[in-house]
Amino acid sequence: MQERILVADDHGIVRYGLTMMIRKLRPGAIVEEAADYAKVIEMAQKSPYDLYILDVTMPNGSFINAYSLLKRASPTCKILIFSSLDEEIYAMRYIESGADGFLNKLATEEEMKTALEKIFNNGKYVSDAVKDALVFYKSGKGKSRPLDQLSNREIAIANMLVRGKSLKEISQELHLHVSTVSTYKTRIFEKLQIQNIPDLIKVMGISN
Amino acid sequence: MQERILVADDHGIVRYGLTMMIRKLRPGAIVEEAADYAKVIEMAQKSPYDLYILDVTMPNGSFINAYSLLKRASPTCKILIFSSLDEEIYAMRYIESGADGFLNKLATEEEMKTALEKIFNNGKYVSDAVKDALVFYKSGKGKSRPLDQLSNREIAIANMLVRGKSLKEISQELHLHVSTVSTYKTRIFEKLQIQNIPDLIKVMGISN
DNA sequence: CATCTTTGTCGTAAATTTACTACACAATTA
DNA sequence: TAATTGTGTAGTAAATTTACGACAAAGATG
Repeated sequence: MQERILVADDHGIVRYGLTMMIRKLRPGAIVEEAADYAKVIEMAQKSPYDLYILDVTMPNGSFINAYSLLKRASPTCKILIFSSLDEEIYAMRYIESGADGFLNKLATEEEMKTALEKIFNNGKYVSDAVKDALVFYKSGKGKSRPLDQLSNREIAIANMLVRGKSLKEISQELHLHVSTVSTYKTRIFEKLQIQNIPDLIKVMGISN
Repeated sequence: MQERILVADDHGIVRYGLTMMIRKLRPGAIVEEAADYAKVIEMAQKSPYDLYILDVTMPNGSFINAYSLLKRASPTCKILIFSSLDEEIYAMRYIESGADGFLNKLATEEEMKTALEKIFNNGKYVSDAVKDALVFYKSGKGKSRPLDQLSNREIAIANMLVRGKSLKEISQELHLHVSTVSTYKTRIFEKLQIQNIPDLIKVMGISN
């Protein structure tokens, strides 16, 4: 029985390159492509794959949502997340959510090879860069990844700040004193070790 | 004499896919790779290429800067910009700055083929999506794309603002009065019809 | 359980940013 | 060419944001 692999990314060239690379690395495997989550789910349900290589930031769906559906369609399937650099901070979060590996887009063919071997051997793969980032954060303050350091209230406020709300607006929406909100902002900046809103946007990403 | 093509992008897989694709589309061409601007310049100066396919958002340099150096190294060389979706708004600016084509990363092999033909035929290539965006903006207010509305000074300040600089810092770096910088900020916001820094980041994109 | 830390909250004073207004020059246009 | 619009620059007063210091309640820790 041949290996079945699905490559998903919204950028045509990335799919193209990935497909080429996988065909070379796993001769004989059936490699197919999808450009968004909806398509991935659809194809998986028609007939499941052994490995999904997914870009997390694809349209029409989310990893969390796709994950359970994929595992339901085939409990033994493997999932390798293929991300861009800036998402590395979330690597462990994805692994904890069930992904079997995390590779960033700067990765070489070598790394891909290692990742695939590890994964098909039932192991989990994360690149050294990600491990380093992890160690770095662990060695820092208390907790690991940036956002985990914030309390719920702080996250709520960080979100509003990233959306461009002023202290005043936030204080009104939350029925707090402006100075209270200011204190939150200060603490958020302290914890994340940043000094302005653009920095905050970088660490939190803009969702909307 | 063989065609010499340099593919530059910081993402390994993108380079990989691009290289594969180009080899297929231009059999016999020499295709080489670079991962940042510095490398592009270095390679170009060692021995120039006929075509550069560049990701604009690469580290260690900028398109504007690279452009003149590349053209100096070889006045007849062609430059195709290969961008991610969000940068499409700037497509025409790049073309005006001397690029010969603009293709986004969702492009198919077909489009790449068309683009290459057009460019090697001394034409300029922009995808339909970009043209549409152009028409859209032209039909709107007065001028076309958002940033065109700003004067040079305003652009300079907008750039500093998206990098998180405060009015005070900007005023110091530029030897202006804080109030002057404030006025610029107000005008920028007015012209772009936005009300806060996150909005500005959205319309300008984060380059660094 | 006693203590240390984190979290949610505010006040006040100081610093920064905004809102307007203003004005000289250039460039554009009627 | 006169009139209008765009650009670079400030001043002042009002509004907002920051810095700091406080403090109680909740959690964590030895």
